Amino acid sequence: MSAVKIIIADASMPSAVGLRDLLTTVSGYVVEAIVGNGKELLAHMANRPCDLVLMEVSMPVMDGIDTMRAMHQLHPKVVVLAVTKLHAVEYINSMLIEGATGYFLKSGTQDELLLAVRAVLRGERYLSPAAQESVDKGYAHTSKDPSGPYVGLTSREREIIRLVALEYTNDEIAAALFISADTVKTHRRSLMSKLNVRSAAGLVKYAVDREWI
Amino acid sequence: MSAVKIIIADASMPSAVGLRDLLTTVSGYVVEAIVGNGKELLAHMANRPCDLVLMEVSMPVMDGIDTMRAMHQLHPKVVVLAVTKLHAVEYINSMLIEGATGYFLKSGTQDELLLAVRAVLRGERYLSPAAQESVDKGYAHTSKDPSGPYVGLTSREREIIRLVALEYTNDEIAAALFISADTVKTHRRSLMSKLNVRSAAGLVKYAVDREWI
DNA sequence: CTCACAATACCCACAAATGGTGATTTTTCA
DNA sequence: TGAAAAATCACCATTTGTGGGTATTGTGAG
Repeated sequence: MSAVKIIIADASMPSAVGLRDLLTTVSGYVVEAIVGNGKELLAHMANRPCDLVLMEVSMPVMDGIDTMRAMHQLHPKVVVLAVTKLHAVEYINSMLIEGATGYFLKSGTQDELLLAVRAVLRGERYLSPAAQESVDKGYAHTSKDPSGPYVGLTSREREIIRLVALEYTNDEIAAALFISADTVKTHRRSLMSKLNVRSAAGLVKYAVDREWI
Repeated sequence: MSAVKIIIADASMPSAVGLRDLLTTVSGYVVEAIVGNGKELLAHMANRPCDLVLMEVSMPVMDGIDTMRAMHQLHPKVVVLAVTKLHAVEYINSMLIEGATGYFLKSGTQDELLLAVRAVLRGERYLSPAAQESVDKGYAHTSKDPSGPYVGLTSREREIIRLVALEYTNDEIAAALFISADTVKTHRRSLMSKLNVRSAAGLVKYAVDREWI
């Protein structure tokens, strides 16, 4: 049987190199390419198919969540293992709902990574222990259903949350986008509601994690 | 002449592995250990000396900036190359002021990393192109003097900024720390002044980058 | 034994964000 | 084309944060 073709999507060079080296110590795996963001990944996959993608959630230009959603449409059969430092429930849920098979935390060991890779290649769901814990806790405390539909943000909401994270006031955002300050407030309210946060601090963290700033 | 002894301080396993593998392809370098945070680094160095440390700025428990300051006291001769994704001026300046010799951005190439390592081992300052740009811009726009003294935060201020990032209101922070809400406001003001930010959003980003949340 | 600084607290005024409700227009897509 | 979703705006009231100044106490470094 032929080797498993793998693509690594991670903007951090040392991290991508590390993942590649770990995989190439195992026979049967071939790392076909390393890409720096979701756009590059989709461009590469357009003509060169692969079996598995190790995908960092936090990437510039096009992050893991958006990429996952696009992948699910374009390449439904490609297995994806999320490999990231982000441990909050919302990202785990988002990735799984969008179609990732596993979620590996970069704080884990080398052996764990290989376990995770083997599991997802068998089609099994894999979650790092800390990720699993995070999901359980999140479920109990916030009553967010991990199997529920992913609540996406609209493009306007993304513009707004980005400017909030850049320390703009509502008036400044309104001026920048040529809309009323009241409209900005409305957007902020639906953002806070969708992301289930209490204040701007929550919005800022979300935007930072997604590399929208 | 003997091999250069290197320690890698990075909580991200793939990243640490990647750095180790890149260095071990070059003869004359020996990676003595990989540690996950500043505390572990100092503990390791207490009895086992080394020549060079590759240090991620963003680490749990004890981050790169605090670690750098301690290193400067305890092991003044050990050369440190910061290796991180953080590209904002404040972190570059902080690390350099605290004694780092170089600052390498993880978006750089493998060749650049080796260049950086060779440069700092010669005792030369190295800055990734994007980091240099960030310093120049920061200097021009904010009139922050990169050669000025590093303004540290007090322990109380660190508690406060952490709770701000955790979406606590001033009243909640006051209740949690058993102090007056007015005192919290005073602390926030000096925080914003020291970190040169306009709103809570700036505080949140700082706390997140330093892994204080 | 000072002197600087950290931590505490209060005053006032104003700016900004949050929360609720309702509504209109435009866009998108089935 | 018709319903749903997105984007827009306007009120309201209330809470929260920002910005200025001032002052006291304790503590640690020189």
